[in-house]
Amino acid sequence: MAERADARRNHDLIVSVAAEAFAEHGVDTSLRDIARRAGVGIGTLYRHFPTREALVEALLRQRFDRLRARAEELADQPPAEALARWLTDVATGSATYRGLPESVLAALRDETSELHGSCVAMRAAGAELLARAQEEGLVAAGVTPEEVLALAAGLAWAGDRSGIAVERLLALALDGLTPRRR
Amino acid sequence: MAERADARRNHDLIVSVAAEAFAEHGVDTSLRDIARRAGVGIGTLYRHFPTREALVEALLRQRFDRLRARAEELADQPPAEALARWLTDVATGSATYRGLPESVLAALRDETSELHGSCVAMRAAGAELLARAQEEGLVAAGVTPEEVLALAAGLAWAGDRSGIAVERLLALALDGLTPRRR
DNA sequence: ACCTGAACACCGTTCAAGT
DNA sequence: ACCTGAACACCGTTCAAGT
Repeated sequence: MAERADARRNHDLIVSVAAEAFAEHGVDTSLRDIARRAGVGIGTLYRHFPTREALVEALLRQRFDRLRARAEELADQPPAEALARWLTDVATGSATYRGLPESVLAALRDETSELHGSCVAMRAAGAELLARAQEEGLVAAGVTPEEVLALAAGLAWAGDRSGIAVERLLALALDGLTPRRR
Repeated sequence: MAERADARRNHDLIVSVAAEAFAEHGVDTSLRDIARRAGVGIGTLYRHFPTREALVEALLRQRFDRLRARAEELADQPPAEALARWLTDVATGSATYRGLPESVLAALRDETSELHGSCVAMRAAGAELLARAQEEGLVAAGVTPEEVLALAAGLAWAGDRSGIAVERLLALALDGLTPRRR
């Protein structure tokens, strides 16, 4: 573990340029372009981040940590509202980078992904809120944390693509489009 | 309008190869590869289908027509069930080619798209079912056909990405994840 | 009227050569 | 220990040259 000063500088430079580029053009922006904008050789980018996912991960770890913390903050609110609010945060947060919902779902399934750990931690935090809501009979017993996250990710994706507010689509799914009276 | 025999043959060849290729690798398969597998110059592919969307459209028009017909068949069933079944058909149909939900939402917004016409027609058919359900108070009044399609497309997308059955995600959204008692 | 493939401007990724 | 950029194998798209 050497920590040479120029290496550290390049690392941080790449991350901050990538943050801009992803926000502008989505998570599939050209890596070559990021290297160019950072004034760094393409090989240097690959040395610091061997895969695109590694770069995404560097930008997302703190975001996921915040969502985990958010779940804990919501723990003292009524279970159904807490779950609804948290899912809204997840979905709207997924909309910051175009292509992000896809990264989340992919990382959740792929144990070798650099994002896997952060995603699993986030899911665990959400699972707590889900379990509480289920204990009180507010959400059907069979629903899994995976299903809930897939729902939020799918609606984040659809919101981005359709121009309809993510919050609106999520509200429809939470209330039910054609709910049976009970 | 000439209709030379070789041109017609090439057209059909490209379409049938594209159907296979899209089913295998999704809607973003290399066009070059399709031309290669069809034994045709890349220029010939571009001559027949000036954009990738034009090629997708050739494959999707009949599918959309079938979905429109399906909506009419369902018209004699109870409104809520009819809508639910139709949305399931839309969502599962969107799963045949990876990347298709994206094409549908894009084409719906882009009036210059070759797919626009077929998408609008399909939406209109769905809008009828939606309106009937709303007249009977089974679906909230403010819900639009666009929102309903975005929901179905988003869950088709999420099902593909998460490995969770589309039908399951859609059922959750139709019943409501955290429905208020009414 | 239609077909062909070279040509151009881009990618992602690797790796020998440099400091 | 790290950086660099040429090199390779691919794209999408256009267009002059052929039949």
